[in-house]
Amino acid sequence: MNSIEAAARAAIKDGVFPEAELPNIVLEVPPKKELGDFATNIAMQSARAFHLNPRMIAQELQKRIQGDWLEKIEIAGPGFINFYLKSNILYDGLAAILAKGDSFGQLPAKDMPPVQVEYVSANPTGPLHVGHGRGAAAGSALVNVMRAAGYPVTSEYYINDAGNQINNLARSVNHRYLELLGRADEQDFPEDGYHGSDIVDTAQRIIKKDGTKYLTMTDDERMDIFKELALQEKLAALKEDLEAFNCRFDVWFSERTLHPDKVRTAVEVLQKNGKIYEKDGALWLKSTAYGDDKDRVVIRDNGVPTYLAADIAYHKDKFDRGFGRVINIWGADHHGYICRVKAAVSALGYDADNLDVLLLQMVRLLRGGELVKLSKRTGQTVTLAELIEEVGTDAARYFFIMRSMDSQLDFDLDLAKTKSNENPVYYIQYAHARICSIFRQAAENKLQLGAEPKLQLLTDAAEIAVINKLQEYEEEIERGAAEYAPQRIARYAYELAGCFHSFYNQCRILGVDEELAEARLALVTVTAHTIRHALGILGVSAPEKM
RNA sequence: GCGUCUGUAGCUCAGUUGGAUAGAGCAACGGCCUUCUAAGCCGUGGGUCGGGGGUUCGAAUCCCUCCAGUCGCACCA
Repeated sequence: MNSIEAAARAAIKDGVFPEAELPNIVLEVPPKKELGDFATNIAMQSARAFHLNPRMIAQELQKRIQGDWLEKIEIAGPGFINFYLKSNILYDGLAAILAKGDSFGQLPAKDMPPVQVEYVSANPTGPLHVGHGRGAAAGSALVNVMRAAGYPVTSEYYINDAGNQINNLARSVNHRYLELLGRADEQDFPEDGYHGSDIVDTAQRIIKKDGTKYLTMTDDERMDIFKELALQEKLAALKEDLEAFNCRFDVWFSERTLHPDKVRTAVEVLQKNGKIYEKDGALWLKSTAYGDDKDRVVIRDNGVPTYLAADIAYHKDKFDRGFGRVINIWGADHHGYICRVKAAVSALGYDADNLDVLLLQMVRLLRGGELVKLSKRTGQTVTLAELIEEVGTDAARYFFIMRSMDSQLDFDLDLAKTKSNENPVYYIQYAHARICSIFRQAAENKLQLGAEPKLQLLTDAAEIAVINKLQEYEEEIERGAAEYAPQRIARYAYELAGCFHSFYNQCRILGVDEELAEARLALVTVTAHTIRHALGILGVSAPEKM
């Protein structure tokens, strides 16, 4: 890089280039191997400043760049300068990966304040459905990729266990309970009740556990007890579903713990900052001062805090716990809510730029080419548990993660189920299983990886392609984390598997010259580890046999 | 009306700090199993990057505008 700059300055001194400021010199790896080991677009970037043709600039630079590490320099396309290195860095890179062993893919810990990722946070009033499944897959994959990149991440689930919905839950369960015991009729079902069959299950479980002992109580007494019982049941069911979907949370945060003290404190802080005013008997947050369409009620005229009030207290609590960055993953239908929460965070005196809200677009289910109709109100949903039952955790997770969060997802149930070449999950897993099979047979042939395999024997184009792909992995982790884009890892795993499959068909490992076999064994060892690691980030299993 | 996200091959989608001939998979067609898993590999065809304007040496990418679709615009949670 210095020699490029030196060459440019020399050219200016020689009077070939006019006096002008040099742009930042950026080196990149060209898209094709024939285009050199690395390249710079400096000639095009400086074309404006110098008022000269990019190719002419490149030629003048070419004359002046020197270095004993250089094999040759070529000019290509509109003015790229391509560098070809003498010593082949390719094999050094592979050797370095091999030396890292199992730690390849785990980047050094970053020295920074902790990061929180909150996701799913579905209300504990019903089963998780496919939309939550996307949040669960994307959220956990984001947590995993950030951890691999060295971020100090804590995952959290916010339990909405306060407010009306819990009363509705209790009423619904209560009614099903009475119904099951022949003390109530379907038509008397509470107006805002939850119609899902899971509510019947919950009532059934209560009967199974405690029998009819709640029958003799008054409705109010029973309701108080059912609020707790139903919530516990629902939470347990949520945790089961999420566990089966490879999602584990470090913290389960209860909304109730915010009431009333933390909510009151948060409101007091806002009042002290002059961000709250009273109108029509209610307390309003001046969110318009931060770009919101209108101000928002925080405390109702009857003194009861709104949902926003709890969320304000919750976000205050997050920052007070010391998180330097707070990431929320929400469904796209909540996007109107972002502005007011950020407004509240600013009004509380925190930097709203440290709060990132990621919106997950909607999921549509396709079966037999037809859209599956869903309705939350009537309980007509496809639950996450049903989805796992139908297509399996591996396929479901991969399908959710492979698309970027901000594009809508059509989930094709039939495609996810096919155990064929149409299904990308199996393509990746198959690569891993093939390598494991090679190892099994290598062991039988008493062939094993030597301490110093002669990697420079790997000269086939297919081998080079795999090596190049492997070297991209840690960069993908870094970018996947920085861009909140776990789908990069899904894509990478697919591409690496593709490189491997090509190699596998092109080159034999067993039955060739021993030194070459060892070198190839080294290559597939690293490949298998990388596939396993990437699948681990995605929360997808890496089977040894298929 | 305001805001969000989306629009790229017949289908599903990659591709944003602006770069080289816009890439995959599926579907279609043609090849490859007497040695490591054919759930695989190799090849062929297929494109107004939604339309129009602008900035730039260079635009799928940045800006403006229009069109189409999605989701949302509560003293609900």
